[in-house]
Amino acid sequence: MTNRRFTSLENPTNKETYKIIKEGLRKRAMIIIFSCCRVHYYGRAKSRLGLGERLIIIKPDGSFLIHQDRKVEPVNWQPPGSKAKVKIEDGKILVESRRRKPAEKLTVEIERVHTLSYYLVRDIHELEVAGHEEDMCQLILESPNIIEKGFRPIAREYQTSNGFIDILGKDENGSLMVLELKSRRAGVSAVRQLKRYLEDFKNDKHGVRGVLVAPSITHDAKELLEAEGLEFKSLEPPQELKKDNKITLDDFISSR
Amino acid sequence: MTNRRFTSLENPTNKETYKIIKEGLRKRAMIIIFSCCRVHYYGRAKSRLGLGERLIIIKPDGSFLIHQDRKVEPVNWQPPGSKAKVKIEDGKILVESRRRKPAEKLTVEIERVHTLSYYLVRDIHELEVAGHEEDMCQLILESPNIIEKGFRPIAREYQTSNGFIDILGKDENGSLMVLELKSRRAGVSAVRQLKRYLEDFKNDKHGVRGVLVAPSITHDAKELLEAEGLEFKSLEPPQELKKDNKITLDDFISSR
DNA sequence: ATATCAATGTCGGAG
DNA sequence: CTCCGACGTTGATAT
Repeated sequence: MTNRRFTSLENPTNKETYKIIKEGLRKRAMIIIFSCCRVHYYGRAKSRLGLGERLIIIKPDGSFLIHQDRKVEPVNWQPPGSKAKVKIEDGKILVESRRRKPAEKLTVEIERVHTLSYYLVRDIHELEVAGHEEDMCQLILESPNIIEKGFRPIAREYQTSNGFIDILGKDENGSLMVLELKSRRAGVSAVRQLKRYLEDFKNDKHGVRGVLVAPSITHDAKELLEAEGLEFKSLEPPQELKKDNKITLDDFISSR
Repeated sequence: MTNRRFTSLENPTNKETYKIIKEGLRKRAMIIIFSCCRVHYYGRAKSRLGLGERLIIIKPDGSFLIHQDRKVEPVNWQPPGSKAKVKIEDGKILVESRRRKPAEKLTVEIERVHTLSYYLVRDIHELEVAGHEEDMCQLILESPNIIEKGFRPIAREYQTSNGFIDILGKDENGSLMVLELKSRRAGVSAVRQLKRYLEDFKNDKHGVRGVLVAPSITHDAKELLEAEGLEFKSLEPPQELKKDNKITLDDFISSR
């Protein structure tokens, strides 16, 4: 069946398959193929996938996905900007996708097509999402007292020799506080990260407090944290979708 | 059209859509819907996606994907093990997917279906892939001399207070060598990682060498590496697909 | 283009 | 089940 917005075929011949894929690529359509195929990849790694039925998706932006009947991740893929081509070789349909840098090539050897279609997609909306580390950061800058009474932020993304501190501030006694934020349960790696940031402040005369801020913490992480004399503050990332005007650090005096 | 392996419809009515999705879910088929829809998610985060045309995939293992016409990643999804349901509410098709722990819910409000199909998928093959850190490790254990003449591995995944060392060994003079492997271009974070592992060996009498093993290294990482007196050894991850019997460390004497 | 960091990361393996 | 680290991570942002 064919209309203005999409074209769809069942059990097409090789000739039809070739024609429709070619047409879909030329129109920069979203192409969907359900077929029995083999897949080969060579580039950053190398992979091979034997014969089986999979869903193939070629998007207008060059993204190329091959999905098996399990898992969220595609079994093979190419990123946006890749160039797809279709060929017939020895009476078999080959679909290839290449990327230049790094050089990568994905080849799908199609044995038999079950359904084939392409769509001229109308979709202008972007996802609006809340509940990230960034949202926690905003929340703390808006309401520093949720960390503790008297906490004052000084800097955000403060650079150290071991990376960027999420939030640097002072407690009510004037001691420096280094906050490391995680939007989900924090593990030992988060504690190690915090520990590294503190190395730059080892000689600070007023003393420095390291605080891991996350909704929860693993047992091992808690142990390491306490062994290192660091602190944990439980905080859930806020999940409000309305796009609020962001608070900048201009509101705070960067006085360190 | 309907046959034993798949069912496919174009521009179905709500009633047909409901029936086919229900049937596909019951048969644990892979369901593919191209439709104009809205999407809501609530769980580890919260998100909203306005009206637009997207590809919806429901897999037999419970994975649920919504793909826009761009990017490799789905715009919304649910992991394997989630439970999908279809409803009609106020004359509109709703498809929901829930997960228990953590509690997550994805809701798709379908405005209009363009194509709808489900497949009973036959696919037994797993991906065979080569070119990982693991393959480099195997290669080095098989042929230690590629690191340097006289290099002898002692332990793999050797535990320190700062995490696991990829390979620990000795050079021909008996000095300890700590190898940190990366299957791609190494950055400063890799150097910092190596640096941390060495802390446990600061007092070793024979001296310890830290070696970063990777196909290449970033400029900043090279500088930091040299400033710390560490070394770089260029090594490409092998990309051989044949499943070779793995070498275990039983072949080496753990004598440290 | 390169480097760095977060993610509803996902996934696999070990305890 | 939880915890931990790798990934052809991807995607976004700053340099």
